[in-house]
Amino acid sequence: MTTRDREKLPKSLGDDETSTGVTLWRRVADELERAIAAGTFKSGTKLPAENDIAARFGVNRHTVRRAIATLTERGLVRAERGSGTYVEAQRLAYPIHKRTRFSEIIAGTGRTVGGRLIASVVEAADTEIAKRLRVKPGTLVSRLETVRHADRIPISTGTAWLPAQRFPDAGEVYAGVRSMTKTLAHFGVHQYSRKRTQITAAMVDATDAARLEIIPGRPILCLDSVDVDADDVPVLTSHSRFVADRISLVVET
Amino acid sequence: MTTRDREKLPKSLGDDETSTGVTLWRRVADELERAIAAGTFKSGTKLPAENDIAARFGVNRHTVRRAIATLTERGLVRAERGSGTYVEAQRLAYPIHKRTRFSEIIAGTGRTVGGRLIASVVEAADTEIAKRLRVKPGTLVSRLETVRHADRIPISTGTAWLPAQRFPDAGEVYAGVRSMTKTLAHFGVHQYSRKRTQITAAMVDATDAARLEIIPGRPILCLDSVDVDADDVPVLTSHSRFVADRISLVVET
DNA sequence: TTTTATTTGTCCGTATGTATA
DNA sequence: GTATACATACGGACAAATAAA
Repeated sequence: MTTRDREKLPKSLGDDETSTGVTLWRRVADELERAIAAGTFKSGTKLPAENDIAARFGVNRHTVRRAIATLTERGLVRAERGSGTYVEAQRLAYPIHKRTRFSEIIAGTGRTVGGRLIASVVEAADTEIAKRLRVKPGTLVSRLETVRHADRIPISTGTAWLPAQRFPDAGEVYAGVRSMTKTLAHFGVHQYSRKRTQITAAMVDATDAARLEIIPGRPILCLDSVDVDADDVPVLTSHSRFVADRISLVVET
Repeated sequence: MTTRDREKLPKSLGDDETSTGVTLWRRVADELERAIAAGTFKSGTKLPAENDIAARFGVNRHTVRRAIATLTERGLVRAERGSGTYVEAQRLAYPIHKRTRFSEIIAGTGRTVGGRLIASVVEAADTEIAKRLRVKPGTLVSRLETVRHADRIPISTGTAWLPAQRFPDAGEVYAGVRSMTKTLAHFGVHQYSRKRTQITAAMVDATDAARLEIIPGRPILCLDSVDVDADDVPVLTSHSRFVADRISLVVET
């Protein structure tokens, strides 16, 4: 650790006044967290070595390890044996409410939204999709396979189904506008809202791992949703898989 | 497969009238799904062997495999090589709303609720917990480590924090009543509601895997929540880890 | 403990209909 | 119209894992 690196960390562990009764390792953890939150250690970069942090704070290396363990638990950092401890990218907060719109959420954080249509087909609805869209099984639906990015980083891949009769060539339209909101607007649906979201977690399969640019076996968040128009008629149902490491869903109630 | 087993499956794959344009494997998948939904094949039991299903429907074994693949994808069944294809237990629907109560949700499905206190300590709140409970960092809080069951099957393990001053000996109380709702009621809080829930997914660690009786590496759903009393004062915050295979979170909006 | 039968998983190939270039 | 690619469906063979004898 260079002198310059050490300078990045605060000079003390908070005076006794404000930290009474707080264990040493927790104070170290708080300082490290504050440094990460303040951008002193940016995401993707390495923390100083445990020994160096220990020396900086005048504590034992084990105290630092205990502190880092809590940060690891909370997903703030990721330790790699023999390499170092890396600051994880902050998880994107993804609110779930009536007006859940991917593009708006990403754009709202100042990130660049990206979307790509992988494939689109018109097929007969199976029982599950038919039930969600409140149509007869076998009714023709457009199925759209997409990947969505924030700042060029894949956030989710998903499958969306729309009734083909009401939304003919939905795939072609989406390919052009690259947004579900705009696709629906193209067909005159300017108002739609989230009816229901079902959330499960699973391990990513090979196909999704490739699309999301993550290694197979990582956890994903699966969101099954139904959106309805102003008359409460289902217009869209989807099965999206989010990279668990990159987002956190937030439900305000 | 006995004759009796074969009798369980429907005699035909649906007449051409209703199945026009639907591929064969999808019709097989729909029939199997219907049989599972109807309780013909109960959760935990084996499906007939692929060859037997094929014979029953008069299709090739590969067609049956294609059908089963979609059921596997959707988590309805789980294939074990050399053994058979098992019907998965239906995921417990866990609704997230203002009045989210574990015991009520489980009891509402006719299951037996179980809870166990693993440990409880009084400690100083770190910055994160202090922020959630809207108290000063270092304020004493009770931390409760619990495991909760439905029909003796572990559903979630979690850590809950309550302000120690307002809820003295919360651990002892919880150990007796085995319910967070009853613990709060014991201190006069008869009305509380969910303010915010943050959902992430991760892989289970060794400690939680043991508590939840699952193999390490399986995905878990992490819920970080804050509950407030009638005056909007935080009374409880928790970090729960749910077995992803056993539940699905449902958000109605 | 060893053997045998059962069952899923993976490969080979063939044929057919459909959409695309 | 022709060629190509793709999904569907069928048939067979064997490997690998499991369960029962």
